[in-house]
Amino acid sequence: MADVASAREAPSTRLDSSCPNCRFLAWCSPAGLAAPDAQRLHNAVVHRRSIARGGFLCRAGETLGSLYVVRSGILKATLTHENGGVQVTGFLMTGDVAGIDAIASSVHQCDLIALEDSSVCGIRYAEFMNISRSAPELQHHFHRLLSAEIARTHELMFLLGSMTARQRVAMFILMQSKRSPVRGSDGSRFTLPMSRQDISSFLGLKLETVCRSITGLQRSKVIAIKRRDVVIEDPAGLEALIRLKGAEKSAARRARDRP
Amino acid sequence: MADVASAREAPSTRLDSSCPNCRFLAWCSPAGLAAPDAQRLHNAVVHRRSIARGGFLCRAGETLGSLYVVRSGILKATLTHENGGVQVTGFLMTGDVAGIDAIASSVHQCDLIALEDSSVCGIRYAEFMNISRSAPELQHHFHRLLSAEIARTHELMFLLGSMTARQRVAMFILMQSKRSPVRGSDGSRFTLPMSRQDISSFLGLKLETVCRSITGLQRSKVIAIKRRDVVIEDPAGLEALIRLKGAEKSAARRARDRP
DNA sequence: CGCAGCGTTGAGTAACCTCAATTAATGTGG
DNA sequence: CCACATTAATTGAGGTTACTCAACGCTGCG
Repeated sequence: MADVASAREAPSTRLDSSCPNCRFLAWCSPAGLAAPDAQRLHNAVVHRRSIARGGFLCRAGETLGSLYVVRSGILKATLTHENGGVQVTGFLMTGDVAGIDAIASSVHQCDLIALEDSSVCGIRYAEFMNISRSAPELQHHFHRLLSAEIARTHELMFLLGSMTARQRVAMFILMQSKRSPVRGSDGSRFTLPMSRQDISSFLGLKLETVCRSITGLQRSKVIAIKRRDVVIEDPAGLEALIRLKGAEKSAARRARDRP
Repeated sequence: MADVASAREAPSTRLDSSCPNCRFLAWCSPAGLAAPDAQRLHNAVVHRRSIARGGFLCRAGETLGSLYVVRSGILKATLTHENGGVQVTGFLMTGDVAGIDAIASSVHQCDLIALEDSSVCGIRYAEFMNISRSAPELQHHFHRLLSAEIARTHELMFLLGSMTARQRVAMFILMQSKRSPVRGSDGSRFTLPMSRQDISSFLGLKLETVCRSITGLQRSKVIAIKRRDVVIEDPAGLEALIRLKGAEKSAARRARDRP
């Protein structure tokens, strides 16, 4: 297939085509995985797909066949509800695994949409289960993966439940700065790959509120943003903002307003 | 997690030891689990604990030893953050499993606090892993459990991110009515085991806002609450409220205010 | 150039929060 | 058992945040 050929040339570092050596797939070949299992794992990779910007990796309602590992690019996961409301539940970047929320019902819950040209590996869930049975390390690794996603969503629940708009945006920028590929001398400079609309949906805010929060953060001199290019100018200040509680925040504002 | 409670079918094999026949532990002895594995599973249950109201089942920071299954009573899971903020991330009822967010880091993330006198089974995670390796059904069941929790938190993210206070409370009451033990002729009458404070924390609101939302729902004749005793008087109306989008809600309100 | 999409800014409003007071339930010691 | 203190729940008034609706600027593209 064509996408197999493209997979051979994809990674930037020198790699042969096999899964077990793939840097991006370290999650599914943890240290200690025996060679035969590694080979079986490699064989369970049933497709390597490229998704053009705006394209769907999968749609909610499809039956779960494979889990997907992002090799390059970025995707958003969106959840659509009975009333038609849509929310972005996460952004998937290199090394992230998509589709794990589908295991419970065997049906994908989320649409997965590429925000830029992306490529993924698909791994058949059923085969993966068989392999992990004889590879305890792999099994545990998978459990940790699922558990980490739970912990992550708990963090997000806190964010959505008890942070102001500005704090949410500050948190988001900090999260992205830690996950984004470094672009420049230090990690403080990076590019947001998603629109304001996507950010607002993810943070449970309106588009305009995200904008206003961003300009607020700029006026506070903790970041500088032009369109989607971000520079974190005061990392400590940014984190301080996030940790501030509501009461402290009001106090700070009052102190500022009355010099 | 909801499907755990509904997965209460009796195991196929009948053993005299208590675990495999335990109604509340159907999640860990799914149909098809071979007798020897069921026995090993039974042996992996290392403790059965009773927790008095207000007591801790475990505290955040403890290393993960066991997963816990609630046998009776109800507990809340709370997450404490760097800035000292605390949020209720869930309420655990009969059949629910606690501690699964600890697998990623091997450290419990949540405090688990009994809201009423409760009892749980603890199952050693390490042993559970060994057993599930030879019992594919059990393994898959566990994955479904983890995945269901992810799907549940995604739902909650939507709730926190895009519902009004009144909708959140309506949603919460509906959730509880589905999960609560029936108390009376139909499922429309039940008791909330948690305080308004806990509800507000869970829903990302303030205590007073929860109260006002509740009285609002009473005035709309969809429910009747006295303290913690709830009657759902108009289930369809309640669900309709939840599905209503912001714009529709405003329109409905305007129509109501201008007769 | 003119259009289209994304991002930003402004004015007014609705939703929710804060502070404060009141009432209802629960517990406690005499 | 009752008076008292304590906690939980409710209600009210006023302030703050974030939303709605709307206009405008920037960037890229045919």
